[in-house]
Amino acid sequence: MVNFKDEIAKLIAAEVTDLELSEIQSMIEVPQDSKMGDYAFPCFKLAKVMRKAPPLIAKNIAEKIADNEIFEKVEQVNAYVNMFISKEEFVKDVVEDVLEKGEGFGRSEIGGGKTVIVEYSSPNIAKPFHIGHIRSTVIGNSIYKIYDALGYNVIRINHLGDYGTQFGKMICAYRHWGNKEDVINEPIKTLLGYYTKFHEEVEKHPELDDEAREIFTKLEHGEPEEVELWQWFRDESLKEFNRVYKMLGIEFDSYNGESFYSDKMPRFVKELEEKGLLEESRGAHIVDLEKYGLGVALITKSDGSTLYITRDIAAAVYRKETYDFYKNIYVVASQQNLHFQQWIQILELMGYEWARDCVHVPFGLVSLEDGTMSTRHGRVVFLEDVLNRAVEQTKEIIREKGVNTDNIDETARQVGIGAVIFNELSNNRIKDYVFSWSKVLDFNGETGPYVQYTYARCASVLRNAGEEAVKKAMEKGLAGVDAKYLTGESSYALAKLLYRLPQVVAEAGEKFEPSIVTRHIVDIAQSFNRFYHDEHILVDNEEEKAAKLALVISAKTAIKNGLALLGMEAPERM
RNA sequence: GGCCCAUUAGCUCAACGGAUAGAGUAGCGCUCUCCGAAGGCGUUGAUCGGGGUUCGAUUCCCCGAUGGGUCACCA
Repeated sequence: MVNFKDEIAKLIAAEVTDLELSEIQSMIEVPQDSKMGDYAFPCFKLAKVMRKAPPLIAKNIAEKIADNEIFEKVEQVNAYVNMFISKEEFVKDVVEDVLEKGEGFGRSEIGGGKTVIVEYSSPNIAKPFHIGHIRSTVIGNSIYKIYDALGYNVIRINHLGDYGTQFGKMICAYRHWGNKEDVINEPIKTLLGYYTKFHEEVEKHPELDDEAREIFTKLEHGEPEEVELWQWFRDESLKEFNRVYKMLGIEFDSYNGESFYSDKMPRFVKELEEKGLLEESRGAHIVDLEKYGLGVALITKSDGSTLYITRDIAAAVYRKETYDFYKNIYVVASQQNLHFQQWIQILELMGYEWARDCVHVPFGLVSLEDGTMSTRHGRVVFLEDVLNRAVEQTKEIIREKGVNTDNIDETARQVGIGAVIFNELSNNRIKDYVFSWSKVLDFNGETGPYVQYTYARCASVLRNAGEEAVKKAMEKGLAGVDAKYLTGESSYALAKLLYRLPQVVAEAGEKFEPSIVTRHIVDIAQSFNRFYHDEHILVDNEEEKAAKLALVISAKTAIKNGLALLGMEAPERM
């Protein structure tokens, strides 16, 4: 398909020799109001170099490029050159491109098969998977989908929090008050119970702390009994996490968490020392990063054990050596900004040039209406409950509306889960937000169900049209649809949004921002609904019907592909 | 207190340094004997304050305000 921005840049460059092509390209904009054209070129900056009034420059450019066949019209308005693309050609091209690419529409080869690592979700073993965890999980999954669509080879890593003194406490508690059956039946809840029990008991019996520390040391040294228990806790926890991942349709290539790197750290402590970066301070070992404004980073504690910054350094090197990544992306809360700045700086000081290929993708905090989340105070919302309630609510709505679906359970699952995912990916990830039941369960307006509804509506139109008509529309669309039926305002607006989807995906990838895709498919859905309202699709005129159906198929395809990038499914009926 | 981030309509959020700052929601009105009303249409309504850079600032810089995060043995 024609890249209009590039074409326009070339045309203007031929007239404006004072600027580089790339500079002209970046100056071309899409006006907010389509009445001012499909593309616009502001000439203010040229005034200085060309020593002419901006409107005059705009007028000259407009006159020179107006004859080109890609334009229907070129106008000069003040300092702007406003360009209107020939509608028929454009719509025909877009429809043809979407139909031809099908599921591949929106994908590209920008990545050229380079390897990218995305680390996301990374919950702590034996702790509840609550609503706060949805962020890394869902944002990370979408970033994976987006990079995959951009032609990268993506490795998905779940960096489990499966290591640390807490496991000494857990094992200690299990030995004193534990029960195997309970753990198997309800792993997280039971293990968490042990953890809290331990903290209660340690008040009365401080010696438990020593016992726990001793157990952890044994675990670190690979004592079979301790390792076996730890492994069991880990497996049981993972089973429970996998239930949620399955509901969300999320998978990983590796579950190598913190424990995986437990034996890989001495090398780096030694290396830091050899490179003269390590200092002793208050019995601990640190790297002083004051001169970078990053404080000090604690590498080993005064008792010699390591901290997670050391594990992150080890993990980054391991990944470079194992995968030779082009980018190593960490989808982790903004609370850890300093932590990431510190260890990436340390890697640079160690001389690892690829340190700058490690990217922290931060996101804001989730809190509850009655304050921050706190497992101990019972202020916690489980992600699984949110998903289940969303599915239940969807079922009720489906029954209310009496929609005929083949399988209410399946449809409710797609829509309910989708609503939660979509809600999560609607805003810029850096924003903090307060979790609200009424908001996740509100399915009106700019929501996942709205977009899915629009998809189902497309599907419904195609069903009503019948197989023959759809087949004909496909053939017509691929051969070049009769676009004179698609030049109405709403048809053209829809086609323009479809055209932009691939660029939107690329932009979302560059910015690690799935919400850019989310907003765009909302725009597409809105635009389709307007088109649907304005135009009668199933008309008697066969040519017109085929043209309109081809546009419907295109919109349906784009919505499905867009939803897939968010990790959502598209129901044919709902 | 130092550093980082946020602040746009009653509420939740958009806006490559560009033209008249856009949506949704809530409120008020329309709109299903006509391709799905989880829809569409209309209407009211906003850039935290003060400086600066620029032809042009919601956007960049400085000062301040408010909110959040973070700052050595947790992750």
